[in-house]
Amino acid sequence: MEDSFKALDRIDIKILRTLQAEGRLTNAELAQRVSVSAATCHRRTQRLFDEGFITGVRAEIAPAAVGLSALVMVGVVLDRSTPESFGEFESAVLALKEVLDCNLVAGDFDYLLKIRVRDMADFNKLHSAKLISLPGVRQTRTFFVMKEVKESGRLPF
Amino acid sequence: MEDSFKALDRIDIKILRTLQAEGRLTNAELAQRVSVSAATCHRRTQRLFDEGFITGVRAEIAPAAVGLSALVMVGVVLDRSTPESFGEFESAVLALKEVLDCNLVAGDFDYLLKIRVRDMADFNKLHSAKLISLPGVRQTRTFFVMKEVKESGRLPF
DNA sequence: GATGAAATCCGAGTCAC
DNA sequence: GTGACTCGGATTTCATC
Repeated sequence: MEDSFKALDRIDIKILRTLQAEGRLTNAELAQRVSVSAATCHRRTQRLFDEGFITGVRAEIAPAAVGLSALVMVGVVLDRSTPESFGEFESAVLALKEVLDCNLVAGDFDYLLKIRVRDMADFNKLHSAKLISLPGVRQTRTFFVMKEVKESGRLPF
Repeated sequence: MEDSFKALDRIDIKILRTLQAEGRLTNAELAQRVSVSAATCHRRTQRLFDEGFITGVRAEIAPAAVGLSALVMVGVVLDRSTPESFGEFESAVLALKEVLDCNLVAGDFDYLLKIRVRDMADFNKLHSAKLISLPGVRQTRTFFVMKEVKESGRLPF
């Protein structure tokens, strides 16, 4: 999946921006906002979904409401830098539901993880029981989040 | 706002989980999935929005589709650790649309930023023109993301 | 090849119970 | 909490450019 996307015109962009902000808008309302007929808006939106420009629509849940008040970022360094080593680690991480994001990075770490748990005690359990025993992990560095300053969930376009 | 949320029963949780996965479901469909009548489902869902359990619903856009293929994580260290210093930095960061997330952390950095731009050239421009001149910044450390292994957008509950 | 108007069908939202 | 009712939106069809 590259920039192998067909060009989007001004109306498509407007639809994307609007649905990114309010994903549950009715088609009728959306059509008004972007100044096209409901039929056209419906067809356009359908296409944006079908062709993968919109990958999903999700409700954002207040973390504290479901007992996940703690956010932790973790830097991970692996033992070896072989494709097999990376592959094993990634597979194992995908199975950990507490890990929201996992990115392979260039820099002082091999991976950066974003993790949500109930509290610090919960994180310590996760860390000692799961994280440090993930395949190939040499070292981890933990960054407890003390304040979530910004979490936009929106792409800047 | 803490865990000062009223208790959610099994049906509320089901609604949250379902809408987190498919935010654009019709109320009728949602009602079937959680096995209640449409009227009940409607009232429940309304309440989950009104009381802040659901903070929003957003369409997820494929980054490459809107020319934002590069993801970069940046660790930031400030000059001084005073409340004023933190405050100024945070205000300035909130105004940068390229910064998707910003978290105050405990550890080797003061802040961790998540940034989306078109490409590395774009990041270098942003870095030299904006990031290093944010108020109070002593040092930054850049982690280019080479592979997005996981980006769930969903809370593990 | 895309559009908008109209036509049909189904869900949203509200009621009484 | 459910069932029913009314209104408006979703979705398709079709003529048009």
